[in-house]
Amino acid sequence: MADLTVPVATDRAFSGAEWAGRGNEPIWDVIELLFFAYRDFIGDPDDVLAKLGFGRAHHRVLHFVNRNPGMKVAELLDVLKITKQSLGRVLKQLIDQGYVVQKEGANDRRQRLLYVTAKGETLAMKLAGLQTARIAGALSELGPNAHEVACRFLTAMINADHRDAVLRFIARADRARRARG
Amino acid sequence: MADLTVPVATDRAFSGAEWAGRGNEPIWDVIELLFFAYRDFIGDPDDVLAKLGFGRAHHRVLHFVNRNPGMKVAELLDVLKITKQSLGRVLKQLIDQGYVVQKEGANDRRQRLLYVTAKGETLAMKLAGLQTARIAGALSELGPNAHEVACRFLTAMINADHRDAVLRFIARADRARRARG
DNA sequence: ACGGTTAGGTCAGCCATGTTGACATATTTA
DNA sequence: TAAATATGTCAACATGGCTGACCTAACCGT
Repeated sequence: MADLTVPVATDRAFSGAEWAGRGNEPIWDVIELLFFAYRDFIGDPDDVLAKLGFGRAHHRVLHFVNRNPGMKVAELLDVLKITKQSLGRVLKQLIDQGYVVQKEGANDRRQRLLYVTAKGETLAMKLAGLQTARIAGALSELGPNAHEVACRFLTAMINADHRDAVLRFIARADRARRARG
Repeated sequence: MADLTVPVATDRAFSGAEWAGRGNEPIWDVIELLFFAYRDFIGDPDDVLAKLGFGRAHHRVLHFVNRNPGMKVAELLDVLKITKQSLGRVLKQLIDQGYVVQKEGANDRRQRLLYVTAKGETLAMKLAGLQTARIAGALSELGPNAHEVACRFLTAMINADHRDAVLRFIARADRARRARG
């Protein structure tokens, strides 16, 4: 196991005395706050999705297709890290109900490139709006550089061996979105 | 633990509720970084648990019982926000395999107060150690007050109407742990 | 002492979403 | 033309949520 004896001595605002002189005590506050925060974070979309007969799996697919129009099925599988059987189930429902469409690849006609429809984009943006409202509310309670610090913290929480790939993926979607307008 | 309650700014730029309809772009980076970071965060424990035939549900139960020895079943249900049938399934396995024990309440003999065994504490601390290693590694890449900012951000991401209850819950577990030593 | 409430347990079944393994089809590529 | 690739699909299974119904034991107020 990695060395847990991490010097965090300069921060006492949240950790306080339970750290002092111990060295091996888990960082309980972040562990538990992440649990509660993430649960609420996905709770808002869950409520909307439930009314449509969808679940979180549908949300994830819709989100990434909306963010990366023309995405290949293989790319989506790689991002979600689920099997194609699991993806197939929810993707089929999204397609059948008109939230996502597939187009044959221009270069490679085996590919089924994924796009959201107008209906799909509306839902994806509604869900992203709920999550953004929560994030914006949280950031506005903190200092002006809270957004940057939050991003750096979350980035550093990602496995080092695919951190860069994640950042490139996010940046690529941002560039594509700006280019589309 | 120090007071985690963050004073709510009354004059912030825009509240969550005001966000929608401004034509603003969603905060894609935080949305997606949260997804990837949380997945990796729970991935480490998952691997350990899988070898024992346990899943995330067992982890959550073990975690909170370890953090709050003598917890009532009803309290655990309230924290996890699952049904007693769902809890019963995993709790029974943890008890049968000697990770958790139940003791009759001293005042109210209907209560089955929950405690981890030595075996249970060992596992709980191992899992918390994995998550702490990740968190400590992330915080060490950032500035000296990153821990405080991360906690404030995560706290602000929790639903306002139970934020204080969560903070009190965390603080109570910390105090009890310090008292035990 | 009794009757209602509370703490907790349990059975039965359903749903969502993950898994493996095997196989099919179309298309590209060497 | 043969192999590799992109995708889809069938079947079976596991986990961990859920509802509804029903049970015991213990507490508590009258």
